[in-house]
Amino acid sequence: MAALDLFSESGFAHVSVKQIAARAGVDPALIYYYFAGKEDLFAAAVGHAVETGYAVFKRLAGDGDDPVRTLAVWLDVQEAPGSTIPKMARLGLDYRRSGASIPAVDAALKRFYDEERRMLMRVVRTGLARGLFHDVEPGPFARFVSTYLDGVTVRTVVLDESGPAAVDRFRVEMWRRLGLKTPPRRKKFIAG
Amino acid sequence: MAALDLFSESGFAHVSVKQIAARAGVDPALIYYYFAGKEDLFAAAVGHAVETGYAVFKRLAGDGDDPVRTLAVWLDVQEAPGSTIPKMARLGLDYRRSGASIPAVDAALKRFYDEERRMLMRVVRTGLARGLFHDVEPGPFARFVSTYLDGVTVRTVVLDESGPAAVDRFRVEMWRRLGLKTPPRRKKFIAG
Amino acid sequence: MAALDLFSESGFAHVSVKQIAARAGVDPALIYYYFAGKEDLFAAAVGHAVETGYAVFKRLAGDGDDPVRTLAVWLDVQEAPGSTIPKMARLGLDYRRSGASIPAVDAALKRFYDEERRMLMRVVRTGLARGLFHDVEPGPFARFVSTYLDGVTVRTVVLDESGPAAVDRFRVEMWRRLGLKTPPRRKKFIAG
Amino acid sequence: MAALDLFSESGFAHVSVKQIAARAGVDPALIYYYFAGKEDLFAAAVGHAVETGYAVFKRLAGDGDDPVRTLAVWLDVQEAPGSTIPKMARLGLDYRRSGASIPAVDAALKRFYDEERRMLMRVVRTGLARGLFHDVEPGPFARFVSTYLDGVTVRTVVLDESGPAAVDRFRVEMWRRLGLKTPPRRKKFIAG
DNA sequence: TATGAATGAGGGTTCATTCAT
DNA sequence: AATGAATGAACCCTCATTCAT
Repeated sequence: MAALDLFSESGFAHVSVKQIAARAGVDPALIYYYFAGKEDLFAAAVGHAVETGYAVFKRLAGDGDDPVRTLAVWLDVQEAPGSTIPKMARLGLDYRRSGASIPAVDAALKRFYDEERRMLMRVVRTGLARGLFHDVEPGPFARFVSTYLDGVTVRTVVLDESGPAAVDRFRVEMWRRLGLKTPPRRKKFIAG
Repeated sequence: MAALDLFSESGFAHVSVKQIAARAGVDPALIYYYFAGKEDLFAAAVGHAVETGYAVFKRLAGDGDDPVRTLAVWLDVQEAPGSTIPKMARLGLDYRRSGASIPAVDAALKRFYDEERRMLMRVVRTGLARGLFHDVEPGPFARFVSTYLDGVTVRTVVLDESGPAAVDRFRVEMWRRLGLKTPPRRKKFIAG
Repeated sequence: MAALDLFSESGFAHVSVKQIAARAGVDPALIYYYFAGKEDLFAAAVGHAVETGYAVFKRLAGDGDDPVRTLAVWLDVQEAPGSTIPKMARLGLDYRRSGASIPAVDAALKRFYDEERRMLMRVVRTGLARGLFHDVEPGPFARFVSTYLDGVTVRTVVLDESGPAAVDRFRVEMWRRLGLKTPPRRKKFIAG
Repeated sequence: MAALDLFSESGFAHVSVKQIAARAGVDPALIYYYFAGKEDLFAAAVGHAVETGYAVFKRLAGDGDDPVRTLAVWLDVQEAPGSTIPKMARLGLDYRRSGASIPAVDAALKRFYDEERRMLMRVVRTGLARGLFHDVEPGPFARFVSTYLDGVTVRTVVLDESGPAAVDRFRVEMWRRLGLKTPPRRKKFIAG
């Protein structure tokens, strides 16, 4: 559903059902045929984003034998234009404000962050096992990366800093943190 | 003004003028006696938060001879209950979504982040000059801290992670980054 | 649309959308389903009045072979109860005050007055060609009639003078002006 | 009071007490010290306009021995910039719409129109007595002039026709109606 | 499956008016 | 005589939602 685009662009409260319907090319009333209400639609959109995130995680899990590349791809995803994944934080931030808490959304957000941390920890453990990384604890590192990426998202939105530039700065930071040489910027990305 | 509380709690669009008036114990119409409109009120609230940030910056500048303590205090401010400073990110993030851009707010947010970075760079330079820090570049470090703190704010809101815990994790991270031993948690803080 | 009634009775600013909706027996919000806003509704009402005027003009144009009767009918229209045509002036007068100028309304009013003048001039020319009228210049006469009718409308409203009486006085005036004998009052009228 | 200016410029409902106070350079609350309310203020403003009209009538009555000049001056007054007299129609028209009828204003408006008609009739009678006018009945003529001038006011406002031009056209009309040669345009006027 | 019509609730804002000072 | 502060009512408008078709 294209509702996700609008939600992630403008947040929950700032988007009207009419706008979503217009972008989807249907009548607003039709949305109520498929969804119980705006909250349900929002939950579906967030759920879709989370599923997308899962898909990426799984693909990255297949790269398990190359932890450095896995991390690189994950960062690339952050800056992929139109990527819905880094927008999770925004969605959640905005949604959390509206006062009313939607259980389905709460669960989806928590699951997303959990899964992200799990993936990052797995990556670090693999790297350590192979002697690729030094001096890194999986748990703190995962939390560090995850939180920092949310900060990057905020900065991108609030200050209109170009996302890629912020991500690039972070890449250097992270690589050093892992005891690696800074790698060249990757071109490949996976759209969300 | 107590409007800041509500705005930072719930964002710009989620808060009605009526709610703000109710919390302030006055009639909604009275707000229009003091402010030109909701946007003006919002700008005033953001401006107030920025001024508060300035006051802290200046106090911290007085601690210039102890850069480690300055950083510690700055982190403490982040977790001070009711502190307006970490709310900047939320205010800005939500506001940026609403579509309508308020010049006064744009300027205030930019100024706040600029000033924060300047303070952090000054701290690092002082520490380097005295041989306290090692292997740190002021610019990247400032950006790193500033961005990460925004991420902490997001996590606090979205996942209801306790803010102090997140800040504590970050403190360890940062101290190590500066080549320091992790210090004990400080109790003192400066309320916003 | 019954909005025209209220607008012409009470002007633009004096009528609330809620009142119009109440008279129409619908919810105020429904009005915003059909019209973009109060101004749009007003423009539609004025436009409708103008179209009604056009219809009358055309019917009168069919009477082209009897200029005296055409004029008589035109005057009758002025006093027809509920007639929207003489309300044009009032609508315009009130609207012009509100400060905000609505292009669609501006155009409609101008068009109405232009069309009225054109019709009056045609009538006079026909009458002159057939030797029915004497000593009359089409242009000045048209302007004279048109302006005077606006004055009649004002008087009707301000002084509660009965419209018909004022129109009757004017009929005498006009007939003499055309070099004709004063005719008996006509009964037939065309409702607006 | 300068309130009259605003009222006659923009009507009763379109002018706020705050605006009037601002133009007068005082606090809105002070108005309620001198007047019982907005309606009272409006009544006072209309009353002032009527008094001004009286003053002009009396001055014109002094010219009783020159009826042609009296009429010329009366027309000049209509086009005098800032003259309050031709604004009577507008004031009354707008006010009459507001639904609530203010007795003091009703009386003032009626008195104004009565007095105007009386003056016009006196002029015509004098002219007839001296053999200056021909074929004119005082009553109908007075009503004719008075009504037409209201129409001129409407046209000026609605169509932005220049008031002077409309008055000039009417002057020709009226002079001819009186059996006179059209006189040159007079320069002198009496400010309201 | 799809939509046009309809509505109740609430939001931001203005304004005439009052009152303490 | 003059004003700053305060308010209740009303206004225009939006929006999520429902229902008949």
